[in-house]
Amino acid sequence: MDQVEIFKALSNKTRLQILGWLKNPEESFPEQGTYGYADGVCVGQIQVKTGLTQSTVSEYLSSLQRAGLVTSTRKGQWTYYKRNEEAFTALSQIIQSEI
Amino acid sequence: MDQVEIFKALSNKTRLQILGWLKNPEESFPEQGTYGYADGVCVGQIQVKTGLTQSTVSEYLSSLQRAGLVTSTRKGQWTYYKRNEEAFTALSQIIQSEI
DNA sequence: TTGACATATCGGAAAAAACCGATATATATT
DNA sequence: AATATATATCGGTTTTTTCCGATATGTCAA
Repeated sequence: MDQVEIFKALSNKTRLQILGWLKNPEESFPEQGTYGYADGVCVGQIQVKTGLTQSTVSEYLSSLQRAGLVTSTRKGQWTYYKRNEEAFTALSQIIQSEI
Repeated sequence: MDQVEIFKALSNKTRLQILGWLKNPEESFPEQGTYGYADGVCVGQIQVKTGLTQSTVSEYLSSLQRAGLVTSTRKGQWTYYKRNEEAFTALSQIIQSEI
């Protein structure tokens, strides 16, 4: 668990927004509808909501994943990303005890 | 409280080390001795311990202060920096509830 | 008031991050 | 096999960060 990498991933407004949206995918991405949210939300829907390009958002999601803050699941041609809540709990505790 | 600014301040190994040292100034900076640690630790001692230049460390401490993670007190020709524990408590809670 | 010391600020070179468009890859459909 | 769609990766430009040396400022002591 590389703390610097985690904080770098969190040092960007758009990436913080994405994490916020993934807290309530039903609210933030109602268009996903039928498939459900068990695996999170697919890249394309996140991309539209950010207003940034597909490549940028794909890289942002990778960086969040490298930091351990989200996990990804490939299903067919889609990749779904969802929050890794344990990572946030752990980070919260690290800030209280270690840093 | 600008979250991006806080995380940027935490996105650097040296700045994280400084914050760690300031958790236990008596242990980390025994050379300060006589003056005590009520106001924290002065820039020069932190600078020596980092191995970086005076200007770099001064800027690092400013950025930690802008983020609200430390406070500074001028005493004579010295500036003492100490942790702002409330900020860490607040950040820990923000990570659990907001982010 | 001069000199010594501590810290802050300024200007800049090198490295990293923030994006983008183009292209590659993987899967699904026909 | 060919086409369409979703995502990842690559190469590049611009902006930001990382650090430095030089200089300015602020305080103390002689």
